[in-house]
Amino acid sequence: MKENIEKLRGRGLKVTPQRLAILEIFKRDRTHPSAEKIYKKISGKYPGMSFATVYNTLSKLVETGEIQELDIDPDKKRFDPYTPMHYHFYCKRCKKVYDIDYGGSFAPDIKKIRGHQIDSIQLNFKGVCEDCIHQRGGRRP
Amino acid sequence: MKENIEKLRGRGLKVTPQRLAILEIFKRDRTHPSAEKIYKKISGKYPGMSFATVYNTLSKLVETGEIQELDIDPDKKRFDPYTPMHYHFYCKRCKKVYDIDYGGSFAPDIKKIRGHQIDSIQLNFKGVCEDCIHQRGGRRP
DNA sequence: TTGGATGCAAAAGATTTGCACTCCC
DNA sequence: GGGAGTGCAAATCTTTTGCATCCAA
Repeated sequence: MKENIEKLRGRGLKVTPQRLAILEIFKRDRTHPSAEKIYKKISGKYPGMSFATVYNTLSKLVETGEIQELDIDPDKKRFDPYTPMHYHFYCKRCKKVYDIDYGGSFAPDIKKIRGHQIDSIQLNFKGVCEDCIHQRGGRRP
Repeated sequence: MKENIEKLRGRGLKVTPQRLAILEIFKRDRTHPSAEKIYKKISGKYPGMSFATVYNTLSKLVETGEIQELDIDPDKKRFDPYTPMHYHFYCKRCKKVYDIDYGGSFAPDIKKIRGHQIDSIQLNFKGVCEDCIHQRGGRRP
């Protein structure tokens, strides 16, 4: 709790119960949830949370670098609160996003390419995840 | 022309004027166009092309591997007919997508990670492109 | 001939916006 | 007190779908 308050203050954002609830979700949820999933999780326990606030807060958190927006799910935006360098695997069948730890196999510290200023890098793998391959119930999103 | 006909036949797809028009666009357009941009370009010269057909054809071309769907523009899907291994840079300001040639700096030939079957890999860089940095009219999408 | 393609318009999703109200600092 | 944040609903934008018609093989 205190931790989340500090995160917001540190980013220059006002502390509100809605924002704390969203950060709390991220602390437990490593599934790279979409805005809708976050909204549903919260509105279950915390009535009086609107879509607008979820989107609003998420974009503030992305802007300030507290979380990252992933471009990996072709259907919707996914969000990741885990900021150390790592990659992602997206299962086309169950739509789960897995973290892939950074193995140091390429140079992610590039700051410029051909005159373009680089702010972020995403390495995305797509395919079928182990659970889905073995049909262990990983098939449903 | 003949080239495009062969591409479709080779993929087991029926040859229609609409599909040829779309392939023709890709032959000239290296801007990684979205479905809407393709639709607009064609409906200018070729009235009687519907959105449905554009989406339909694009998904067939993606399914068969003739083109690639990029997850790099947070707003919409972009398509790339250039299939050799390469990466992409997305300018947050002008929304252009640039090809970045593959320099062999990491191993893109992985077929499996932790039991997950890998079908495709995308390495995406995001930031501000050279034109936008120097405000050479690259700012408008 | 015949199943795949197309066109149209409506529908479905995801995300954004306008605006009045609220409450954090 | 003031401005950022919130809630609600409507709007926007992208993509999908249903279905009748059409046409390439």
